[in-house]
Amino acid sequence: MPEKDLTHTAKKPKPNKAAYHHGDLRSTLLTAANVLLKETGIEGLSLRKLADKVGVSRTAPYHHFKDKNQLLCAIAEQGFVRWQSDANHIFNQTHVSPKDKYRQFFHGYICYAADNPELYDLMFGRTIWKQNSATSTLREVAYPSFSLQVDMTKQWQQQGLLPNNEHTLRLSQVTWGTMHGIARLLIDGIYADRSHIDEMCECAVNLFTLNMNSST
Amino acid sequence: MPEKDLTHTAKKPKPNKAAYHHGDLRSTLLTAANVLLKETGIEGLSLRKLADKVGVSRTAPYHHFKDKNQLLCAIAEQGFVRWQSDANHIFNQTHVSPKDKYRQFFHGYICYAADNPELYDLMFGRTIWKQNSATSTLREVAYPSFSLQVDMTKQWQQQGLLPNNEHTLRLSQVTWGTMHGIARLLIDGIYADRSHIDEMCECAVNLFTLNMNSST
DNA sequence: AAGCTTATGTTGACGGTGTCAAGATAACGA
DNA sequence: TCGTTATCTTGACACCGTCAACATAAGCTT
Repeated sequence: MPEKDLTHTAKKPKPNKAAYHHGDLRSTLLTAANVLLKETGIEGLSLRKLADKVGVSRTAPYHHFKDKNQLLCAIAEQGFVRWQSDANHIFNQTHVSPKDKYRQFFHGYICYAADNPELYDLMFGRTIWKQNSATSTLREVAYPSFSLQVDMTKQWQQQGLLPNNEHTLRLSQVTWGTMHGIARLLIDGIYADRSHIDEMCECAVNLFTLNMNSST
Repeated sequence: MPEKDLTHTAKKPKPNKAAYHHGDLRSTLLTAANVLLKETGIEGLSLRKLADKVGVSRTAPYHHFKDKNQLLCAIAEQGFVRWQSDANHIFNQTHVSPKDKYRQFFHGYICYAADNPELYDLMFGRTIWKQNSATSTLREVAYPSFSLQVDMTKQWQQQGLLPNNEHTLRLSQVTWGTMHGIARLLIDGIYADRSHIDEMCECAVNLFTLNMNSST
């Protein structure tokens, strides 16, 4: 990609015009924020730097996001959409055994987190959730991602992959907790690094899944 | 406790003296910081507020902590010491089956996190570890806490409680990951709350531990 | 006891942050 | 064409971490 000019994406109105009005500031801010997020992390992401990078005054973003928090929520939102798309790809595969799907899901989750550490931190970190500052639109995108976990757990139980005698909700809390925890240990650089991913996933899947007569 | 006067703990020098020199600022700052941490969370903990609370000028703390980071590391340090003491109590019990010890350890870990959410966040959160800003003294206190996890895992494997065919390090990464993940989900208020603790722990322990002929 | 050194505490200042208020500019609809 | 509204601007405020320069007192040496 040949170095997008963030100052002017300008798709909706006149295609180009060094104007007082930017034209498409909201989405421009979002893409620039994603870049800044990757470069400097959550701590380094400031509205002022962002505005500066986009070539607009400090307070311009406030006409598109009520808050810094709203900006963060919007970014997280995109993260959930992308992850949900990834997850659906895994689930909608045909001719793949339940266990392999489980394996792929587990592995995919960890890799998504490891590939987008700062984004993951925004999606599932305290910044947004701890102080109940999630936007209603973010909640609407995020909650399905939560309940998907429960649905899949129930299905895996029915397929005999996961133990049937455990409460579905508890079981999905524990399995998700495991993925979340491993992801966090990786991201925060505690006690685990990327080179362990494959083996850790394999180990976890072995622990959780029962032996099935069909497939691996 | 009758409302400790943080302005003057003054243990080492003259017991009381409204003096220019505080006498025991470092430890006073630490205890006040712990209070402030609980009240306002990590985000709300500022050096200026802390100094103000203790009744000292903004920059006085800098004579006892090079950095805000050093202050945070010192707090985390205390957290590790306390947790390690808790953990040792569990391990050093006699007449308790391995499985019950495992159960207690798991449950104790989650409860410690749930009871001290902000402290836990400091101990295992990105604030300190992500940008490699941990003090050397913090590392010295924290690492044993990490390796304890591995040692215990190995022991549990030998006792037949955890599967023997898994790599000890991977297994302890996964089990610790699970505890860490559940703790985080609880702390950040995502998808789980305190009322689920007992059941989640029970579920996790059931999943991980093998059936033993002795004990429950 | 006097004086020098060092530890500790103080005020002032700088650059950074999020955010509000008031004003400038331009797009849009009647 | 004119008012309304959306958008963008500068100015200001209250925080924050931190450095420099200075004030005070404790402690050691002589």
